[in-house]
Amino acid sequence: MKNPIRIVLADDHTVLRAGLKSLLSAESDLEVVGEAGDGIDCVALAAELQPDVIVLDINMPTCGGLEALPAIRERAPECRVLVLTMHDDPGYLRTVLRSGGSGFLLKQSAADELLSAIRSVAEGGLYVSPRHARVLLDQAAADTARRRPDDENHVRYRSLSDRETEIFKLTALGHSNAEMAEILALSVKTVETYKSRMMKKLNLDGRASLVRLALELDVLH
Amino acid sequence: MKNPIRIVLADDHTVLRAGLKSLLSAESDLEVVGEAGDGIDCVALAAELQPDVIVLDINMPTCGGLEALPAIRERAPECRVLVLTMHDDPGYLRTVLRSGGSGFLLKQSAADELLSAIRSVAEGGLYVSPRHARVLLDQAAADTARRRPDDENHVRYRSLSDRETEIFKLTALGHSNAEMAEILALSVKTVETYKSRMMKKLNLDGRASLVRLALELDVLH
DNA sequence: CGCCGTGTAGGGGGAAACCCCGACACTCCT
DNA sequence: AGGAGTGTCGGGGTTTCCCCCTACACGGCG
Repeated sequence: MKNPIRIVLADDHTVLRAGLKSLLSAESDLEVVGEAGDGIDCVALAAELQPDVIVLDINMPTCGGLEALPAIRERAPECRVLVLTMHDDPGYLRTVLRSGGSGFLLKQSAADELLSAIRSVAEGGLYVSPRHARVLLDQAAADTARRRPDDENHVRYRSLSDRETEIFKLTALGHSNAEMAEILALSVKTVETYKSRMMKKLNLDGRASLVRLALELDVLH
Repeated sequence: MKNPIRIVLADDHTVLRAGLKSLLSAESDLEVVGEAGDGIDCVALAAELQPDVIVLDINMPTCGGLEALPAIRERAPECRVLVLTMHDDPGYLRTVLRSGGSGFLLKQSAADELLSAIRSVAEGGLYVSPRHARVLLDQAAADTARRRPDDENHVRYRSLSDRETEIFKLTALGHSNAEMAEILALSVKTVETYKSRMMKKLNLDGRASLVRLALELDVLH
């Protein structure tokens, strides 16, 4: 093939890099053009070689993949980054995608999957590890499920009067009674009345449970 | 290959199906096991054949892909759906992913990309068309860019000590000093100390600004 | 018409938060 | 050896919150 996919491997385990390199080199359309042992080296290599794809480990000493990602995106914008990790923490996935990563793969994945993922991201696609894909899909499903209005708390929340709702939101945002009175041009005492009526209706006990409910109902912002 | 990827094609254009079928059949690991001309037929076929992957067109008469998707997900939960479309409306992408689709590809895409996408989703991954991936990435980039001005706050936040960080989060969640003291097994006075040190470091004035910062930094949950 | 929910406001008292101090131990750095 | 940062606690005073109760006007509803 005239234009192989040029790849940089970044992982602190030399043996692992060697293994990957031999695996990838066996494919005629893939070429490993550089290796890095930590995030710093990886950023430098990316800037110098401008590879098509970087296979990036998250757990590396001195500078991990998550720290290196933004720098890579800045210095090699055309380069797609496929993040490799041992841990299936869904939080990582979110961080990676928000930081401009193009793919997310577990180290437990099959070799075929790695090849498939590399080719996908090289073509510009997004690739997400099966397990995490399922997480995303479940999350999307949960999202729509969470929207169902038959939730007890949600019903109670919607039964609040206009003023009570405003006080609910403002309280959740941490405003003091005095601030709310100022904002709504009311007496502090009036604010207190709304608040206590509202707390009673929602069967809440203290600011903490109020904030938790607000986050649950996603009424902030 | 003993276990080829079993595929159902759903598109109302017979010639297009024929073309795809010959394209896919040329690959030794792919096998087209059924074809459908509209969404209804496709759902029935999916339920009967339980294929590995369905290549699903959005624009079909009587019942389009978007309508068929939920039914397919219900009757063939193990089946991954790769949605094919002529239009690059980003809204479609969102709908597809929320409905449980595993991939999104434009008809303008190269044949190689289709093969790559089919293999990716068959392995359980998510695949997104380059153009749309770029949209997503740009969006993520814009997200991070938008957060640049608040970077000072982020730096300050990370300069907090462990305990101060805990107090920050708990306070943002609405916990009272007494509750925090209880949770962390500390004296209320100690909690007060952390809180006041923390507030001074972050240059905050009152709970409201604290909560706003917490939401901005997205450190809750 | 009277009841109920709502918007508005207040009094009073105890509890909690907040503010400005000081204190001491322990670690790390210079 | 000394200072900076942190983890831990306390006193004392001012402000705010929280709770219970009262009050009145207005609109809808049976």
